[in-house]
Amino acid sequence: MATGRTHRPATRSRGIPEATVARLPLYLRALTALSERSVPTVSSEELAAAAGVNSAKLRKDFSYLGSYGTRGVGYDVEYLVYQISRELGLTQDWPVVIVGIGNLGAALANYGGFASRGFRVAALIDADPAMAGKPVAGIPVQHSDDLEKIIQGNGVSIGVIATPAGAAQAVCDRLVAAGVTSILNFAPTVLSVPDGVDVRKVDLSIELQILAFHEQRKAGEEAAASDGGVPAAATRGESADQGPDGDMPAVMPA
Amino acid sequence: MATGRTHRPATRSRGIPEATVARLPLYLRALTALSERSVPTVSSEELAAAAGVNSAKLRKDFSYLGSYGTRGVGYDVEYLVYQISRELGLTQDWPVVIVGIGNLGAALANYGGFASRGFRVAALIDADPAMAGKPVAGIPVQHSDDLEKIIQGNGVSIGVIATPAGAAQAVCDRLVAAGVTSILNFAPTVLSVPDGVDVRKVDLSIELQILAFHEQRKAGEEAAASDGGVPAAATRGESADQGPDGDMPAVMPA
DNA sequence: ATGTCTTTGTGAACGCGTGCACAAAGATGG
DNA sequence: CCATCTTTGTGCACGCGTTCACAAAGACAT
Repeated sequence: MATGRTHRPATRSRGIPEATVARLPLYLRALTALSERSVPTVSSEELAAAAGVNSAKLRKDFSYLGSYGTRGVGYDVEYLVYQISRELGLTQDWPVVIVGIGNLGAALANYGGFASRGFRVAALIDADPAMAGKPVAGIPVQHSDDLEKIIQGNGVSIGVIATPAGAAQAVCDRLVAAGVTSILNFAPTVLSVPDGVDVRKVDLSIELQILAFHEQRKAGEEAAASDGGVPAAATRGESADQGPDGDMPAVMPA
Repeated sequence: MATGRTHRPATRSRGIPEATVARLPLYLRALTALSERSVPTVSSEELAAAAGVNSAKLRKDFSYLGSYGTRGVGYDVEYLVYQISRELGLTQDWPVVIVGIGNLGAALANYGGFASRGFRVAALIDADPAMAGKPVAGIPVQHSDDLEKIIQGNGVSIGVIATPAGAAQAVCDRLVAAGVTSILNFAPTVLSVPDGVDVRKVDLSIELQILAFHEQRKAGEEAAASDGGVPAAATRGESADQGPDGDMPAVMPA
């Protein structure tokens, strides 16, 4: 900490805009990188550039947390890392279960980054009896019969669903009944949950389709600009008549 | 197609709000499910419920595409599937390359859903020479030396980055230089790209951190409601002093 | 101490997205 | 052909998020 700290403790955690919350992890990552390079302070301009956002937005975001900057100087990196971590709840550790240990589930389990920010893989759960006991990422897979026991025994409140779409809602219901109140869903389904339960969704298929939309638009505009009207770029079109929705375990839906 | 079609072809693809574009894949999935069950028509109310959105929002979304409904009846499922597919550019097939065949890259490659909506894995690329030639999901991994050749030879315009964070920007630069104009980034980094290139980001760590924030807020409110003020739920806190940012290949950043 | 220079914190304007509520359109039955 | 009933398409208002632009705060030099 380079300079004096007038900063107020700022317990006004309430009322932080959702959009701001979604950016805090971004700032935190950039700040962590600076911290590792032992950079003592950073200006909103620099940090915003590192996080890929507008500097005014960043300052406004931070203003919701409290007044943690020093005018004329910038923000104290270590102090800000601590404040954001605290705000995000990363100063405690969160036991997480992953349900559905297919390709994606295994990839998630193997992902070392879990441990690095207050998250800990408490258990891996799969419905396949053949998987039971088999270690993935050093953790033995447990059968889904024991799901409730596992959740409650470990005080798990965050669950990750990496099952096929068809199983997702049932798994979700069991997780919620067992006490899970936050779910990260990789299955291509809309989960319905009671009030008070948060669901976030990661859906590769949707992301790709959004990219395809813009890609098509680019191609169309390019074609319209150069010659006639019919899109011409990146074609290899066969119109892909796919079979029924494969109800896949992994990232991508339909 | 049950009833008469007054619908206009609606080539006004321009000016579809981004939020709407992001929901189109959701509608498409719900419609595909209906189509497989041979449901001929669906009302905005039903479809909205299936997609987990407000019916007014859905109708407004569709209104950007054109007038594809029939008052008093609803929407023709098959016709709408076609229109949305076309709007999203899914009537042509998009060759995609995946760069970085670690746990996640392999999971993505194995994901059958790729083929099911106009996307085709054209190549798998990894920097590790030991991986070269090794088949993953039936596709031989190619070395990143040949990246440019592969991109150009297959007319690839969409690239998926599943490399460690440290390699992501370099890979990105090469992809863009080779002609890729849409990137789906799984690496925990902010990619900088020239204008005209779209980047979408999937970041497990951020999703988890957002969940943790809300989880903490719930716990805090609960505690405040019952007794004193200090949060008490779901604790197992050890404050997780993690090592340096592991620069992991997979989904999760820091 | 005083002035200058940097950088924060925020008031205000703007634009996008959402949801209500209803008129218009069309189907359906008599 | 008319009345009724269902469901779409959308005008409108509201709220959230973003961005600009600037005054206030503080560091630093003299």
